[in-house]
Amino acid sequence: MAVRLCDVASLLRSGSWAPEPWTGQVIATMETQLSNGPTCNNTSNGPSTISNNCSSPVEGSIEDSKTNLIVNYLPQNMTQEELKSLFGSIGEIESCKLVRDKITGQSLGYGFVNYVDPKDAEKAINTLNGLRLQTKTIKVSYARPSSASIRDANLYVSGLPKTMTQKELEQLFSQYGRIITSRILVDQVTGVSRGVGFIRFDRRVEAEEAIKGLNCQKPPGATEPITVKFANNPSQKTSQALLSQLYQSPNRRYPGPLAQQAQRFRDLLVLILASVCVYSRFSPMAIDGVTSLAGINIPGHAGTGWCIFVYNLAPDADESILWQMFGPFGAVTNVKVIRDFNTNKCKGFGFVTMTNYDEAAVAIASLNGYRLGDRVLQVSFKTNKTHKA
DNA sequence: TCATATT
Repeated sequence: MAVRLCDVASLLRSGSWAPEPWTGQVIATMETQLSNGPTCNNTSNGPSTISNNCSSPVEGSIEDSKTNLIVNYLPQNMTQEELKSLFGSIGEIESCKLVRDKITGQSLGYGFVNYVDPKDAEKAINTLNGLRLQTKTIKVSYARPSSASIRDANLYVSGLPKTMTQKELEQLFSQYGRIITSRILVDQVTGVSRGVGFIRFDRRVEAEEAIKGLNCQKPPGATEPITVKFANNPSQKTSQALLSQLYQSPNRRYPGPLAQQAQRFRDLLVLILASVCVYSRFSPMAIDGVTSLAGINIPGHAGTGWCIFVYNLAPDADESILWQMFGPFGAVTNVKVIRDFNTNKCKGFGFVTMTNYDEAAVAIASLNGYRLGDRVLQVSFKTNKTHKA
């Protein structure tokens, strides 16, 4: 176990793997970043843009909100509170909602954040768009005004030539309207196209026209016709998938080394508790995991999660850098940079709260000694410091 | 025969 953690840490230090600030490039997916401002340009730092049809007269309507954001590609286990905590680090939030399946309660992987100040919304796009959280790269953009006309505008396309690129797919469909997102599914091993993909239009009527115009048609140069239909609704999951999610233990979400490590820690706690019982001649009691350990002092454990102490931050460090560093390791519920009351500069340290012990342990092992700028960070579980002479 | 983008 320790060997693995050291390996991760050395990987980080050597620079061959590191959480780095977003540079504005998306490799796995190409999407159109909508601009809701009065001008239509491609200067926003969102994921790469292929097409941006600027000819629509309704685009850039003055009624478009400049405070309301849609956040896409959120990690499955991210809660509304974590979403609020993340975006609240930018500025005051008027409202925040994580969208969940009405029946199962499962996150649909996107949400909305409405700021009080439009400047904070802009800042959130600039600083949080492209942030890596666990296995996801979140997307932050202005929300379009909610309307029935923009719903159910997602198409499933199959029978595509394996050689067709995402750009060519967009070129084929862009004659029917403004494309919000496009994707071609690829074989996970070989990376070669599976010949199926998705096109999300701005409006449902555009999607309908694309079906009429392209379903059962051969793309230029293709030998076989493609199939174009409305994509399945996200709520349409198999009962088996639902069951497996419902009965999935939170401790068993990550099999392999991490789960083993977490189990060892629980085993250790049980051992400690057992020895406490023997020492104090208490009769044996039922032990039901770490939740029964209230009252025992565990370093860094604050009840709501595992508090991590981060030392040697620069004076201009902000919450965003803590999210960027710790987010990829798992569920982060809160970050805080400690600042001087008068200068508002960072006093050199901060705290990060993570939900799961195993993820926190890997984050600490990986980020302790991490070089941030010209500083070497010290990262550990927060301890309950007592005054010593 | 399908990744998850409109509360």
